[in-house]
Amino acid sequence: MPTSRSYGDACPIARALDAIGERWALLVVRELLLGPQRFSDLRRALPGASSNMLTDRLRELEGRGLVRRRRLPPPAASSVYELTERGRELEPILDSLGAWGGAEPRPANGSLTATSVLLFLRGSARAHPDPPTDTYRVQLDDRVWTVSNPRGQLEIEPHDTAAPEASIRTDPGTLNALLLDPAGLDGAIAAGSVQAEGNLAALRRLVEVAA
Amino acid sequence: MPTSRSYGDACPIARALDAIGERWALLVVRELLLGPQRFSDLRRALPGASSNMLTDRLRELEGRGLVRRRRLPPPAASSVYELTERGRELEPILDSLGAWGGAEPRPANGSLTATSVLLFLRGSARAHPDPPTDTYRVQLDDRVWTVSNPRGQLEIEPHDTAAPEASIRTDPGTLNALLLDPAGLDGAIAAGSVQAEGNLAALRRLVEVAA
DNA sequence: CCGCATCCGTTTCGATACTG
DNA sequence: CAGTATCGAAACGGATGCGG
Repeated sequence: MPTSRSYGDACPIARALDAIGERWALLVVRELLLGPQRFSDLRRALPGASSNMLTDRLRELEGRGLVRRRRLPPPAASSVYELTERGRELEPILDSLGAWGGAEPRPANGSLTATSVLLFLRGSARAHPDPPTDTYRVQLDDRVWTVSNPRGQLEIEPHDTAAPEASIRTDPGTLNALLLDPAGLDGAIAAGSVQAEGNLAALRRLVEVAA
Repeated sequence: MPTSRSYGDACPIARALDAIGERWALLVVRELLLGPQRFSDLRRALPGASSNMLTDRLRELEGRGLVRRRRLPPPAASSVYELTERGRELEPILDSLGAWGGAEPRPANGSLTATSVLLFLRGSARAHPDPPTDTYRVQLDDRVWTVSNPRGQLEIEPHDTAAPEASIRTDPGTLNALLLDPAGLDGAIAAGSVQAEGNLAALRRLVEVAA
């Protein structure tokens, strides 16, 4: 049974670390921030985590009420993991970690993960005075997200969409570079590192939100 | 050699966790937030951490530039550990962890640590429109701090002080209870769980900052 | 293929003992 | 006081297997 060690300290910081301080726990939460994911989605998103590690973390997060496992309706014989309301409250912790960690050195051979870049995109759009309102299909490597703006605030969800205003297909590193330098979009398309379809003007507005 | 495992992920969240995600690392940082501490101070503050664990963490935090080891001038043959500027930037992370962790269940047999209560006191005072301006001597169990207000902002430092306006001696749990219920001060003094000296009106202002 | 469970080598942790 | 040395226990990481 994956009972985690406790610091035995009633300090709220130590209590938080008791709950989410183990290896991989917060990265699992990071992945779930953009919406429910199946076990195999999480495995692809966190290739460094072994399957039993993922099982242990999900069980423990579930036991602590931060993650909920939901069986999908009959057609799909699968289930998804999603954050509970309490789990979503971890977002400020991830925000502060991300703000601090950006100044730490990048690990050797470390590539950006899709979720990380999308969280950056979402955060930038939410800080933008005039965020994009169109619906986009974003494919990074072999995973697909829908970027939309249903309530005046950018949402990114882990599923495909029909009839987006524009679509983009690339890899996380290239998208991250584009967000930092939106002027590179045409060049990246020409070079083939980005495939774009649909309304390119709308797509341009999307990749400019962080600038 | 305590080379920590890396997530191999260039995401800023993962990079932060590479640096301060191991067991005990953030609790060491928490202890140093109130000022430089000697090895033995840290051992007393973190009784659950073994000595070699503490050594490993301090070495690693030092190697990452978050903690600095400083030899004390000749009279004392000792040295202290203190946060670097970069290490102090971890404070928002600890704040968000503390804010979230307060709603987590307290571990069985877990008592509050002195630093945790003092951080709560300091945070409350800094959010207070009219914080105390006197200098206090606060003793919790066998450690002593100076609470002062040199620049319009409450400071808590891990050393003794001469001629404080008021002094209080108790344990972390009792002080925490007092901060949540300042009206209990007189009763606690009468019951002997708190020893107070000096200007009691000033002391009352101090324990009322969180109310 | 999905969602694990089991096995096993390696790393890290934790407790105690010991040294300059 | 400020750490090292040692050693068993626990956690991690990778591989494989197995029932849907």
